[in-house]
Amino acid sequence: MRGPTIYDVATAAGVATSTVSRAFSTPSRVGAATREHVLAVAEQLGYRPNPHARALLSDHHYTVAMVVSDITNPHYFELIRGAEMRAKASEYTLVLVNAEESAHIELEQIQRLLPSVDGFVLAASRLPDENLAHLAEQRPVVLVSRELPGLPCALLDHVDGCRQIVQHLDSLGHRHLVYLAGPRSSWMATTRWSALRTAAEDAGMRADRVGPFTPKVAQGGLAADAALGTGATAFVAHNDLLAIGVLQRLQQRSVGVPADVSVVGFDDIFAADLCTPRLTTLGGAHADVGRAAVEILLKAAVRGTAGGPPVRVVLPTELRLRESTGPVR
Amino acid sequence: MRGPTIYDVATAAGVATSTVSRAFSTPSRVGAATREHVLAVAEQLGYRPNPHARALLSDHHYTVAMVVSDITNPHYFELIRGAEMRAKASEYTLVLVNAEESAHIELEQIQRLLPSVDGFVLAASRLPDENLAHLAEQRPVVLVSRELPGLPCALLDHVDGCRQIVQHLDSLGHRHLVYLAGPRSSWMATTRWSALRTAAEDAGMRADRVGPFTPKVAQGGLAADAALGTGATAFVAHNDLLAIGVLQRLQQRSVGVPADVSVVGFDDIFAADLCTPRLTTLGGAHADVGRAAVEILLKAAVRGTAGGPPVRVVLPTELRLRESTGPVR
DNA sequence: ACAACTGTGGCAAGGGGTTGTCAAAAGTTG
DNA sequence: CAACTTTTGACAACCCCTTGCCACAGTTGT
Repeated sequence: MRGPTIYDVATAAGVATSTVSRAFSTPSRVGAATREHVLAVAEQLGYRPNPHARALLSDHHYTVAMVVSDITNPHYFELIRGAEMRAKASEYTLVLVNAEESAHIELEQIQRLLPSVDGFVLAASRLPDENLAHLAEQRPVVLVSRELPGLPCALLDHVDGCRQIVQHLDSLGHRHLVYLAGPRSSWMATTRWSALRTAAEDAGMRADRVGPFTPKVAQGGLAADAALGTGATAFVAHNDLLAIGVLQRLQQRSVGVPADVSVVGFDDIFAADLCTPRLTTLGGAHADVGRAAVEILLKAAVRGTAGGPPVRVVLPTELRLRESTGPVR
Repeated sequence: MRGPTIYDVATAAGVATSTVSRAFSTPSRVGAATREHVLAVAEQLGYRPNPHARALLSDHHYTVAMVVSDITNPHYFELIRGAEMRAKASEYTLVLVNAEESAHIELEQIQRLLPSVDGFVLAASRLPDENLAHLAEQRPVVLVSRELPGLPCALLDHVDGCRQIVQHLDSLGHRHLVYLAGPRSSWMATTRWSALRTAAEDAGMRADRVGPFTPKVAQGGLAADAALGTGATAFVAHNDLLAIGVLQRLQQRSVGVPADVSVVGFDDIFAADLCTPRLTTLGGAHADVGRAAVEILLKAAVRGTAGGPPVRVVLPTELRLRESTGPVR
């Protein structure tokens, strides 16, 4: 079912198609009376400009794509929500793509969307740097939870967050922590580990690492067992999902939390406040990150690739203290 | 940055543009050798057909829109995930829209996308029947968690689910339940209430209703207080979010669950298995609902509106028994 | 050897808009 | 009232691709 075209409006209004077009896009080039008349006729006919015809000419699509590494992770919901809201606010459409933790799928989907979106928000992209750089030459790209010199990004301040975590653990008397690492291709996993290690070093605390693990509840058992093997008194899991799995395994093995070990997660997903014991976790305004990412992208899409150095939005994190951490035994 | 066009390929290959086009879309209309050659040249140039130019001609967009009434609700994530996967499998793009519980926004967004998508999946649409019917005349529509004679839909079998809930409560000795209702414009709220009432009647159980409530955790306090006022021993909340809020309020008021009252939710969101006490809730394969909805839509988009009566996919529900329900005091 | 096919590939129109160019209409000035 | 400036609107090309129609070359049949 096709709607009325600019021709229909032109005929009905008794003017040329170009006049109709200009009545919408270049009001100054059309007489006020004519313009009113055209607009009225268009309104009455229910005319809506065809976005494809427009895009064909301008290569402007009023659409942004958001690619997430794993849509299954509840943490992304907030991010997606923020992005969706920001896009809608500017009358942009948000296309959602799930990369299923695969660089291959991610790249393929991006290629497919390349000609029909104005830019990409890549959340926790698993793509190698070269691919990202190459992509950025073709369309504006904003990274989320990842950094690459030269590209704009939006993320939470995990370096400071890791410092908060270590400080918190330190104040509880912990002298030995272990990081339950995320996937090898995850930039975040690398960043968190290095930030934790640095902070631990500064505090004179020992820091070990086990993993990598796929950050899902189901992997928590494996991660917990590996972490117990290190003898650490504090477990810092790559994210809340993994942390919750760890909690479950520890309960199964009758290891008290926080009596025997303390557990910390990342993301502060909804469930972190409901599990038992409630999870101490590094939270932040994820929706704002999504919002910021789209915002940067829209600006870039309008201005073109020009402009100064790429924007880098870093939002603060805050440690949400709950019952999964306590003084060392 | 614009990619190579069919003209570039034609020139490079020394053939007419129509030949290039046919080499891709109508292989039988082109000689095998020519075709190979064209394909090779296109590949080498990195040619990708422009989807807009295509859409302009065919009104076929390889895109479906999914509109959810409230993207904040974790329950939708499964649905979105299933829909995204199914769309991707057929090389379709999924556009995500959040209606923010507003029929007005919902309609506006739909209008905006009308010319550029092949169809709509409307999840828990708040739109009045007339709007839906009118929309369905313009584009294929599949409803989720809602029914309207004449339109295809995908949903969980809540009528049977409510029966399971009542049966479960009955077997625990409950003689009086109360339904903590969802929003007035929610078809699901109406359906659940009527199914619960019928099932309760059959079991000789008294059924009350309080509400409506916005189904969020924050509303749980209000809902719990209202429900306590009825004297019922079993609370059936419109969804898990509301149920979790109820649980929190009951704990606050020192009402034992399940010692004093039993609580049941709907959806079986991830958090339902983690809260305290763990929530008995009516679960189902929500991702499969999303998958099915897109599947129906794609079939409709290909076949046109023709075909027999609209498809109606009803997936089974199952009551997940946990600790929030128990024998009546 | 000629007619009748069949398989290929080219031409050109069209899908819905935008926009540079230009002519006609309207308004201004002396 | 002529000469000139400013509005206003029409024409046509272009964005990229698809497709109906036609022409041509090569086959086959008689």
